[in-house]
Amino acid sequence: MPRRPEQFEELREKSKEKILSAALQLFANKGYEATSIESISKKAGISKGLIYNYYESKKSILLAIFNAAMKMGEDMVLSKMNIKDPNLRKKAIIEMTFDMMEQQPEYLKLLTVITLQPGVMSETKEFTKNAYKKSQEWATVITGKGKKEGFIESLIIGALMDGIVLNYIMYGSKYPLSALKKQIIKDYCTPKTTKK
Amino acid sequence: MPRRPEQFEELREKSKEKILSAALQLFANKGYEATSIESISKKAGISKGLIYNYYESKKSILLAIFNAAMKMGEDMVLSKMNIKDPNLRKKAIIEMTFDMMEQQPEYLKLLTVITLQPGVMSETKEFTKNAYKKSQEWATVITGKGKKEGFIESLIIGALMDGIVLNYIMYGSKYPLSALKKQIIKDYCTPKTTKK
Amino acid sequence: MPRRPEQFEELREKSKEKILSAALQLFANKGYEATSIESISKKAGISKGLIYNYYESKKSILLAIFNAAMKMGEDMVLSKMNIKDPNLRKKAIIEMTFDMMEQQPEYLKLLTVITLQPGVMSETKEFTKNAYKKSQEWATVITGKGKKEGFIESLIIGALMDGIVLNYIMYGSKYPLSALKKQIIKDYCTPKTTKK
Amino acid sequence: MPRRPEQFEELREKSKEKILSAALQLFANKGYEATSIESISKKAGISKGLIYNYYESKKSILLAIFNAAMKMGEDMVLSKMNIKDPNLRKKAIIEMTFDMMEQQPEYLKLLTVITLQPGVMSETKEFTKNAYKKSQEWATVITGKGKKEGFIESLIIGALMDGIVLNYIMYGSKYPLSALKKQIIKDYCTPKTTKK
DNA sequence: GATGAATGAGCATTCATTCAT
DNA sequence: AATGAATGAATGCTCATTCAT
Repeated sequence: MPRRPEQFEELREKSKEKILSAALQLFANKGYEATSIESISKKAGISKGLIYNYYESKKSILLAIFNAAMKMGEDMVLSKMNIKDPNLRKKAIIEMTFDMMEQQPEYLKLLTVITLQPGVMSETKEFTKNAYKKSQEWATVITGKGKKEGFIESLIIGALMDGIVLNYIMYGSKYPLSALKKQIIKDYCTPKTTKK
Repeated sequence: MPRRPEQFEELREKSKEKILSAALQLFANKGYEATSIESISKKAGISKGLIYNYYESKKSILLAIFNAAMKMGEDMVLSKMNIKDPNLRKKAIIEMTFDMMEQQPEYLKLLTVITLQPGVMSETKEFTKNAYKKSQEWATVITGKGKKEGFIESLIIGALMDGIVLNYIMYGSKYPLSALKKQIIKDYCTPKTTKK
Repeated sequence: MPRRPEQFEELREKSKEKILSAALQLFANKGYEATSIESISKKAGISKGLIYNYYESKKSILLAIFNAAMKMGEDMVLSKMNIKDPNLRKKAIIEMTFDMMEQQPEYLKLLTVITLQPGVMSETKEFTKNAYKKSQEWATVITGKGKKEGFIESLIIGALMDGIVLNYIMYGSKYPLSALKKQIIKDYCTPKTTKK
Repeated sequence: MPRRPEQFEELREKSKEKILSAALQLFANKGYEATSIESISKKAGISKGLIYNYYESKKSILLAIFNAAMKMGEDMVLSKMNIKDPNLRKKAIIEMTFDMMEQQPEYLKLLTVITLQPGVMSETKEFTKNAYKKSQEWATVITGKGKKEGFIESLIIGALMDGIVLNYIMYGSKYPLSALKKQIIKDYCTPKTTKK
């Protein structure tokens, strides 16, 4: 008795999911170049050949993960965009970053590593360009000040978040995330006489 | 008639320099794994085999560069340590980081990329541990406050600098370094009612 | 639809066999170091990479052949051990060696060459030690005389066989194996007033 | 003040001697392929380049050693040829082989290994042919019997000596050379009813 | 869809040999 | 005569990708 089309589709999705999950772990922990298709297939519990039924190359697996991570990040940011008060909005976005560090360290690690590896993915460049444009657009939105000043502040907050991710990746659980979160929110999201 | 020892030494130094310089460019721009010995030799204008007269492996080239970069960074920090006033000291260190970004972007790129590559260098782990210890030691020194509070502040400044390096690497010359420097120094190194 | 396990097993065995056979020829005729993986693959009619699906290194190919040869030799000796009469037993073992020379010259050649190659195989040392011990144990068994005297005689017979193998390897088919066999059996396996 | 021609010649000979001596040690202990020109030059205490002033290639060094060893062996055999009594002559040659094992194990090791390595030296083939012819010529000379019978006996003695060398190489100092020598001389060089 | 045997280009590394001085 | 820097062909090995079944 043949399966219905939806069942096939379901199987496909399940296999693809297993592949991506295995690849994410390995890419993040061993690096992209050091991860072999063989090792992905073993971790995913499927055969080497099957991977190529779903993804046409090793790079396209990376791309799939990268895009998923990108989308997740973007969604999270967008979901906070309806917050009216600028300080609350900044706070929400900062907290979101900290949440991601605790819940999806692998994604963040991979995003960071990949973004920095020029040779690995030419697609990164495209993304980087877009990100820069978007950060300019978001600037006033996020900080709610004059364009110039808000832009600089948004870059600072962005850099700070990136730097914390980077340090967290390096130092691991010893890095005092909550103390930092508290201090940063105090520094950057307190209405009164903002910093200085 | 053999060359005199000084002549040999000269030749050696010249070749080693060419190798390191070529390797630095390539590692920083293409990544360590994606850089072949062949490409290093071509960029250096020498033969593949000669590289192995001076460095016993690809990894040892990386290590040589890494150590040079480390030393440079450490020296720069140490040279600012005799500054008495905490705010001036913070300012000096922040400015130093910005100077490095402008003068030695490749070194910074390489340090950042390498530090994040899990498989590439086990030596990084050792360094990372030391760095964490040192940052703790520096904490009070740099900020000159109570240990706990000073420590958190030093981590924030450190993360901010790292994040700016990272963003500069990604965005390149479009990234408004001087505006950021000005703002950050204003935020973190102003004596009066420091932040808030 | 995947192949059935037996089919895979069959393919594997066939390829492994081809590899070992090609390697045996080449190792024996050109020497281990002078034989490249490339040449093995060409002789076996397969690709270079496939060799590494079955043997993790060039050395492990050698080891596989070496062990097979060792086992074969040991089995042949053991199969003669149930012969009660010492002279008949000696005769059987001598004849066996001559049989091997005619039937498996490559194996003997390889064993001889390998055993003598200092750097090639540290495993040989282990084997050599064992061989020496065993030869001591076999001594009385084979010759059936007092330990000391029997030991020396067994060493002489052993050396003689080794030497004949060696000369046969060098001189090839011109070497008068059968005449030698006849004479040696007469010299060493005749009951009456054994030699002298 | 320039050196006189003889002094130059002396220096040349000294250097050549150092090279051959170093190469002999290394070839015998590490094998020909595993020995690098670099290591020979280091052991000889001269520069890599200088070796090529005296020998045009690595193989020609091997050849020089091989020929020296051959000549030495031949001289030793010839020096015994004036012994009239066949049994004493055999005894002298057998004793000579044992002497060489004790005094020049490296030469014997090298000769044995090289002779067996088809790929290493095509010159070996030429030598092997000659050796076979000579052994036929020597046959009657050495054993002093009817051509056929004497020939077989000389082959047996030759093989026995080769085999003992081979076993001595493998087992080292544990191998009971003197006991074997005594027994073999008794077996093969006793006048009365020679063997049997 | 699923398997893993098979391929071959690519890479780090070694080393005999050359050559400017 | 002497040195060792420089060369580049050769080699063992890896791994993404293909394909017969």
